[in-house]
Amino acid sequence: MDWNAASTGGSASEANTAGGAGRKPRLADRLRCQLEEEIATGKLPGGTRLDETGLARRFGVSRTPVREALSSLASAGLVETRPRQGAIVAGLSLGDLIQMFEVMAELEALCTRLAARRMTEAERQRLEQTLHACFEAADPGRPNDYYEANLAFHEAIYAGSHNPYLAEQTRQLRNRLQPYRRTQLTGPGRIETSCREHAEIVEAIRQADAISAEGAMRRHVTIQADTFAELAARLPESPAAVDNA
Amino acid sequence: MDWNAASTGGSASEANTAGGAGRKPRLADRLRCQLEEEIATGKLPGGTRLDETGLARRFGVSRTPVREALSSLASAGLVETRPRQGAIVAGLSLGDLIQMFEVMAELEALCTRLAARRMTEAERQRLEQTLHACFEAADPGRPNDYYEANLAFHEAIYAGSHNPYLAEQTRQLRNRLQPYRRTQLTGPGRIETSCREHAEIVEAIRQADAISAEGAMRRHVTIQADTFAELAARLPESPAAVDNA
DNA sequence: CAAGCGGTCTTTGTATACAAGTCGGGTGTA
DNA sequence: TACACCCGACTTGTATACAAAGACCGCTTG
Repeated sequence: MDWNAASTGGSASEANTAGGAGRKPRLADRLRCQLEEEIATGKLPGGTRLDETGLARRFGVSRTPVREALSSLASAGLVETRPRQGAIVAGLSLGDLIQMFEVMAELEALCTRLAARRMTEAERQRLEQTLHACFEAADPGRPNDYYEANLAFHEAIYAGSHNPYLAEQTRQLRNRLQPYRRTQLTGPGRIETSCREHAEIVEAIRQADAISAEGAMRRHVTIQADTFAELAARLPESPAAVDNA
Repeated sequence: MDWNAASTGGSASEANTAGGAGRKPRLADRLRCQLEEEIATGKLPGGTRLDETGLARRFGVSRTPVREALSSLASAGLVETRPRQGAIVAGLSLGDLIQMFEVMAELEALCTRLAARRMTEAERQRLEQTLHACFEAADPGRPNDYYEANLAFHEAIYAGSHNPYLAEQTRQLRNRLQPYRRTQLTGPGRIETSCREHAEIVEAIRQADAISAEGAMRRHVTIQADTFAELAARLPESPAAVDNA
């Protein structure tokens, strides 16, 4: 894992905490990254109590950096803290998730619209590359590979929007929703559908048809959200659970 | 000032830090609110160095809560921290601001589109009220009154979107851009124009014409951004300055 | 006179100590 | 037996102490 990367909380201009590569990172940043990952992965499901002393013991540091990490996570909305009552991993209700997916779809759509208008030739080529990679990784047996290829595809579009702030916001939300998206690619034929949708988006971008591209992307993400909602609706549990597998 | 309100960093469901009213807030939260306001107001212009010891002395507390406040502000992107070099108020370049305004316009437009489809009758009436208030406060002599009315108008639309997460994100960005927007209402005839644009938006919502409403709002915000960009372009300074008046 | 260098000095990062509030269990009483 | 109150342990919030890493300044030297 890359300790230096401040995966969330990015500023408008660039990463705010944790300076350039090669620098010795702060303990607090390392802890934040670690906890972030464990929350995103679902290792720490919503509602888990995060005990400062316990975490300090577990990581072999004092409470001070732990507190800073938790504070940072609270600002990002990944954990909720009640004064004098400690922090718990933020459990997103089904309603919360639907709202967030709705915003996600719009942000991605916006990125795509801007990308269709602003992408350079080099960026277009890069996008086509990622599309090919998606098709090549479209093997239901190795969903992780497709997950990576899919990520690269969307990243290429973020870059094409030529709006780093927008890109960072979208990335952050995407990261936050990650544990609730992973399961969807396991659906039968979902990967092939995803690939076709990607191709449709690229085709629209190729023709510089911003409106079509935007619509295609919105549908692409919305379909995922619907798939998720359908999946989640079967679970009676209120705070949407993630699979800890 | 309301110490309990966590004006930024709101979670999906509700405010994350600082529990319900009546509870004794933490020093760190108070400090964060205070610094937030001073940054938003422009009292602390971009690039200002935030010395932990100095702030601790100034507020009469120890460095610990100051550090937490700064950490939280860093997560929100209001300050940048470089390891071992402390925190400075994030100075937004003109490019950063343009990007953020672009996203702002789209978020507001999205709120409006959703509001046009989802507003209840009561919410529509509330919106009309805020519109009237805007017209009544349209006095160039008291720009603050119009500022408040304008805020209420937009808040009414946020509420109408029925997507609290989206509302919170929009609010946060709005807050962040606040110091760069205040100056615009001083332009000649700007308030009247703003009112007319508001009326146009309300009319579209009244007719449940989501597309028109979205477009009207996007134009409304984009015009402000353009006004700002024009204004800022005259200042040769690179890190966009705010008026400390 | 300018550039490189070393020392000091401030400032941040981390650890520890202390205070204050909250939660739970136990006990007493109606 | 059930409820209320009290006490204690544990947790968080805050303050202080210590260590290390840049920054600044003066000195030396080419």
